[in-house]
Formats: sequence, structure tokens, C-alpha cells
Amino acid sequence: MLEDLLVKGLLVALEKFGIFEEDVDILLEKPRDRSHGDLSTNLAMVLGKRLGRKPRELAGEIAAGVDFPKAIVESVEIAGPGFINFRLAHSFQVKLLLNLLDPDGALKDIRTGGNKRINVEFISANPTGPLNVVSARAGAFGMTLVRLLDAIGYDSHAEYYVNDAGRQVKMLGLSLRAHYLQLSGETVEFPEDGYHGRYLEIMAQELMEQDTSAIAKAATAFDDESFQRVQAPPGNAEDWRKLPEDESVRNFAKFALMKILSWQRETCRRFGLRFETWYFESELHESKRIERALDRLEKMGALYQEDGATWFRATDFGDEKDRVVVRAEGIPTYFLADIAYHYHKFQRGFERAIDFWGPDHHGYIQRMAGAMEALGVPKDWLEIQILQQVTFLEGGRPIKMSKRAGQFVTMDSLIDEVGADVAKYLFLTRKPNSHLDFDLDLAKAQSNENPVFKVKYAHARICKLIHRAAEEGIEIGDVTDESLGRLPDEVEWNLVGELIRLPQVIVSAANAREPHRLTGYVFDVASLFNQFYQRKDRKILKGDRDITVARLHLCLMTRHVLRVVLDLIGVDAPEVLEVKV
RNA sequence: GCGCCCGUAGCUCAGGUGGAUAGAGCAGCGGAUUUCUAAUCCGCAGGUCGCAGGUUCAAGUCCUGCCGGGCGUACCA
Repeated sequence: MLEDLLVKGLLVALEKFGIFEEDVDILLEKPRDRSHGDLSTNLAMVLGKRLGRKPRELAGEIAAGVDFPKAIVESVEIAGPGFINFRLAHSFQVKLLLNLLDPDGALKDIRTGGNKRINVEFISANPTGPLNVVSARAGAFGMTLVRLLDAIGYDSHAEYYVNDAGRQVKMLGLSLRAHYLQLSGETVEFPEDGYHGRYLEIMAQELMEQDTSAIAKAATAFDDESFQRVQAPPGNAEDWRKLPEDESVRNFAKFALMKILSWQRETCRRFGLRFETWYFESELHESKRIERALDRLEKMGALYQEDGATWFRATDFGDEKDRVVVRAEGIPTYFLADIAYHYHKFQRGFERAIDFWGPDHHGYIQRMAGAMEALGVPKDWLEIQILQQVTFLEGGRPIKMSKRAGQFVTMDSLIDEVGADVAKYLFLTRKPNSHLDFDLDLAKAQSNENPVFKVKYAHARICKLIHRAAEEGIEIGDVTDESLGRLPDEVEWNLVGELIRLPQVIVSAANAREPHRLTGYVFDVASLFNQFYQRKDRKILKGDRDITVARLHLCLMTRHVLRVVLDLIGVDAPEVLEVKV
């Protein structure tokens, strides 16, 4: 590591001041302003007071005491209130750059996760309707984090939890059945808390036209293991209708669940989301995991009875009040199921679990953490990331979304109108815990207002340029340190300086769980590339052949970096971009 | 009331573990095109970083208190 080398050198220079490794934590950072060099340390200012010296003076003496190979550090300068700035030699930057292409290079060095398994759970929307647009942000974040964790050497696992048990599913069955009965001419009252979305009406309509075999056929669409339990009920809607009410509702619910999950899964697929596991709540009930979790909590002394209900002593674990886990009627709460689910996740052998939750669940964090602690799960095992709300604007006005009333923007319509790439990119330009205004008009406008196009454009430009070079008979060959060393201009070295940051950008984005650092970075890369590309009077393909090749090699490196980052955020990097008229 | 998030340019937002002159995109104004695709580039303008204290050699960043906005505060999920 370069930093280690510089730190070692600085420590040597510090010895004569009686300062040793254990006395000081030497920080090296990249200055905001490129004119301040490539790396900088505030060492002299930190030590100034302790040694009773003026920082600037001290910096001078430290700088005079360090001795680095010319092939690595080109210069050491003192600036400002006492910064020591290092400027890296071009040859060293080239070495770092080429290292990005090496399969055993920098991108392998950052794989420090030791293949430990991490579970990342996101979206986990209720299976009561099509995915709405709120899930899209979670999808973009979750999937990118999964890829980021893989990039730093973890074995990460995308998971989707399906609440296919309990009251809401019953309500779903009741709602669909009511629609069906209405369509068959019966006068029935629609359930008070029922789902009013039009999709259920349409589903009921289809059900009237479908016979037994069509329904069974639809069910076979689920071929993978996770979905084996999602099956159509036997018979057809007429059969279900004739059953006793309870059983009838169950059949309608089962059918609705199957349809809705197929929609949700297809929407995820369109958005580029791949879940290794769809975990069904119903399985927790069937496998008695809920009772077992309850038993274990009991054994740990974390429960008590009051007013006929069973309570979890959440206050013992920092929550503001105790929480019910089994209601007075004997029905487990959602909380208990969730405890059982997460405990099973722990038992499945994950080193760590990361959950993405909406802001409406933040009050839930403390009790969940408490429950895990009560069960004896290590304290930091479960990590909750809160994704703040998204406000969608259309015509400058926020769109009101209410599931009850059935008026909300679906994720599918977002993909249709804006495109998955644009949506993903825009979601990933904000940090997770800030509210996001998503201007649909702006996103729909396929124009320069859209930063994602700038990045795609840079990539397409490079592809075209390489293609053009081949047409003109320019032999590019492999990228070498010799050719890159010939780059003559500052814009080019600015670009090089940005490209070699790739590994640390990936590491910091992954560790901070902040994928938005990727979009910021890739935008800067595209921007610096365009600056390099746009210089008039210097066409890349014209002039000195060696320099042309050097510049084309820089283009190849840029393209490589763009592709790595775009892959991480799940955005396509096309070779050709249709020019807008 | 209590808890969490947010408050930075006209708008939307960046500002890794405190650092040098607070940045970008869009919108506005002025330039660059015999194009290696202008969805680009260059320049100008735009700020008491919500307010007030505090810690520090150094605060947009950390601490405290206010103000303003959002969300939550169920034997719902």
C-alpha cells in the first residue's frame, strides 16, 4: 500500500522529535484541490501544540527529513497552515492504473471479506398488490449493496421476505372473493378494510374466464425452489365459490397471492433484481419456528403475561416500552414472526444480516435489536438501514400515494416511463437517509438534464473512438506503462488520478453502505473524460502516433472503470447511444 | 410530549474517520461546432452552510439549546 509507505517514511522523519508510531495516528487524505498534490497530511498541525512548535516550521523540518524514491513520490511540499503535500510520480500513477486491469491486482486486493456470508434483505413488500414505486429505491440500493459486498470479498445473499400469513392475506382473499361475487351478480358488501385497487377487479374478471387447467398452468410458472410453496388451489373459481366461506376465502387468497407474487417477481426481474431466496412467513408457522422462538425467549426469561397477552421485556434492552408478542386471543403478532424469521436467518449461518427498512419502521429497530439480544445473537449481527421516503413529483406537484384508495404509482409504470437505468441511477445519487424528490418529468426527459446520459455518453464515445481508430488502421495493442507514461497533458493526468481511486471508492461505498458514492464517482470520471476529449486543436487520432496510442490506452482504462462502476449500480453501458434530435 | 431523519446557490443535492478559497447538475447569461456522436466542453453570475452558543491550531462536519419541515410513537403489518 502506498499510504503505508508514506507513513513509514514520515515516522522515520519524526524520530528526531521523539515521536514514535504509538504516539501518533498519521492521516493521509486526498486534498479537494488537485493543486495541493495527490496526498496530504495534517501531521505538523496535530503535533504543533504538543511539541510547542509552529506547525509550518515543523512541517518544513519533517518534509526535509523524509526520503522517498523518485519513482514514487515526485515532490513533497509545505502549504497553507502546515500541510505536507505529496505529489506522486507519473510512473507510479501509471503503475496503479495498470494494476486495475490485473486480475490479481487492486480489485482483488480489496476482496478482504474472506467469503463470509452476508444476508441483505430488501423490499419485502406485502403481497397484496403490485410493487409500488417506493420499492424501487430499496431495490436499487439493496441490489447495489449486494454487488458491492461481493466486490470486497463477501458472499452476499439477496433475500425477500414474503408476509403471506395472517390477517392481510385473509383480507386479500375476502377482497378478491367480493369482487368475484359482485361480478357474478350477487350483492355482497365489500370488506371494510379490503383492498380497493383496480387490479383485484381485473383479477376477478380474469378468474371468471379461466378454467381449472388455465389456473393450474399459471401456477407452473414458478419453477424455482423458493416458490415451490406458491401454488394455485385445486379447481376453478366456481368451485371455490361453492365452498364454505372460510375455505372459499382461503382459496381466493391463495390464488391472489400466486398472481401478485408472480407480478412482483417479474417487476423485480425487469428492474434487474435477483433474489437468492424468497422467504415465506407461512413457512415459519408450519415449521413451528414461531413457537420455538417464543420458547427460547421464555427460557431466557424475556417474557411475561399481562392482560391475557404475552409480552417481551423490550425495556430491558433499551426500548421505551414492552411489546406484545402473543395477543390476548392467542394469535402471535407480526413482531413475533419477525423475531422468528431473523433468528432463523441467524441460524442459517450468516455472519451478518443487513435489512433495508422504510422510515415508518424506524420505531421498530430498538425492539428488534432487543429481541435479537435476548435470544443471544451477537450485538452487531443485525444491521438496519433506513431508507428515507421518496416523493414523486409530476408537473411540479407531489403525487399522493395511498394503497387503500388504490391510487399509487407502480414500479412497472416507473420502468415503462422512465426506464430502469435512469430510475436506478437517480435513486443512487442520494444518500440513503435523506428524503428524495424524484421529478418524473425530469427523469422522463431524455435530455442533458439527466446525469445518467452523460456517463453513458462518455462510454459510447470511447467505444466509437476505439472503433474509429481500428478503421484508420491504428494498432492499439495492449495497454502498457510505457505508452501511458507518454501522456503529455494535465487533463490527462487529472483523469488518471481519478481512475486510480476506483478501489478505495468501492471499499468506502461498501463499508459505509453508501452506494451513492458510486454515482458521484462515475459522474466525475465521465466529466474528466469529456474534458480530456473535448480539447479543441488536439484530436486524439491525429498527430504523433505514440501519443495517439497513449491516449487511446487512457480511453481503454476509462472505459474499464466506467464499466466496473456501472455494473455495480446495475446500469447498462451501451456501445452506441442514439443521438437525441 | 418523546424518538429518528432533514435544513448548504433560484431548484434538486454532494461535501469518506473535523482541514487549505464550501462543490456539482439543472435553471439564467456569454462563448466553442469543416465533430474522433454537442446528451459535450469553456467562461460569468449566484452562499451570513436554519439561528445562537460551545469544544479545537482548524467546524458545513463534533457537543448543547432554540427555529422550521418530514416520519414514527398499536394486543396493524
